[in-house]
Amino acid sequence: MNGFLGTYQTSLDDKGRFNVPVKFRSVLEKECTSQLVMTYMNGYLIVFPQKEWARNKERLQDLDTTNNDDRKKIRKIVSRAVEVEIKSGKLLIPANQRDTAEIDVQGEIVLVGMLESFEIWSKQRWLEAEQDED
Amino acid sequence: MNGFLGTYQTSLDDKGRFNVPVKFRSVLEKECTSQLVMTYMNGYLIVFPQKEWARNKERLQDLDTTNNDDRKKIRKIVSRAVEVEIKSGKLLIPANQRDTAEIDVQGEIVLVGMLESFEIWSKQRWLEAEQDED
DNA sequence: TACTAACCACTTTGTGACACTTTATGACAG
DNA sequence: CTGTCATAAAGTGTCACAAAGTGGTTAGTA
Repeated sequence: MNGFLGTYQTSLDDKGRFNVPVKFRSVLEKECTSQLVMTYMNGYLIVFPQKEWARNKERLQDLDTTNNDDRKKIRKIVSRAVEVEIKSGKLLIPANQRDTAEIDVQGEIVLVGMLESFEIWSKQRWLEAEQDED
Repeated sequence: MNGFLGTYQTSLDDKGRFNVPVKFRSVLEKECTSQLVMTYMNGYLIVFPQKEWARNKERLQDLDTTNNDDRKKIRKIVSRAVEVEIKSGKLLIPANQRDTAEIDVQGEIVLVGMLESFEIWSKQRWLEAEQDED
């Protein structure tokens, strides 16, 4: 109802998965999706529920694919996106995504609620970003 | 449902083929096509599923074939296009196409999802293009 | 009791090697 | 010239192994 709220710290298992906090899961259950899209941006990962991603996608599809600049815009978002799904309460961060976001297998991560989506930060980058705030 | 997403790195075998990622293959299966059209543009190859190519084709057919500039546009796309097909889960990049895109047999390539189509880049050109972004 | 973390066995997907089939090329006998 | 044959080149399919992803059990923790 209120979307994704709060900050959670957790760690990845030996395959690069983490347990999705119950509060996040229940947001998704309300929207009846376990299908998500994960994409990279500015140093962290963003996870969209299907519906929220669809809104994004429509905007991209209105662009002109024969225009080079428009293609670049599409490529920037889409090339970094992956479909992911919560399975057994866990979410796998695919190897590609881990690499671009500098998250290690079995590493520490921070989950950040952003209402209609949530973010995944490597703990280190999160701490750095927090410092820069002040 | 979401079309072609993500970036994949792979390499060509000694005959110039690569394994199409399952995620891409399942997009095609949903559209019930293994028939594709591959063409060259701005340094990389674009692969269209049959249906998406048809849309392109219509746009080209609306052009004026008695006008020299329009003919050039048509020629640019069509003369470089080839029908290709996924066989045993692999896609062969014909010798012509490899040459124009500067991809070697047994070379490294990058596959880039673009929703309704996907691109094939030589690894080198991809890295160059990525750098130019920033 | 409900959640988490760690472990392990299993399944799916990707990789590289190799052998086979088909198509193209060129030489030469009729 | 024309057909055929040997050879080379291009294209196709399969398999075994490695890597990635999945699911379930257990024990610890709050």
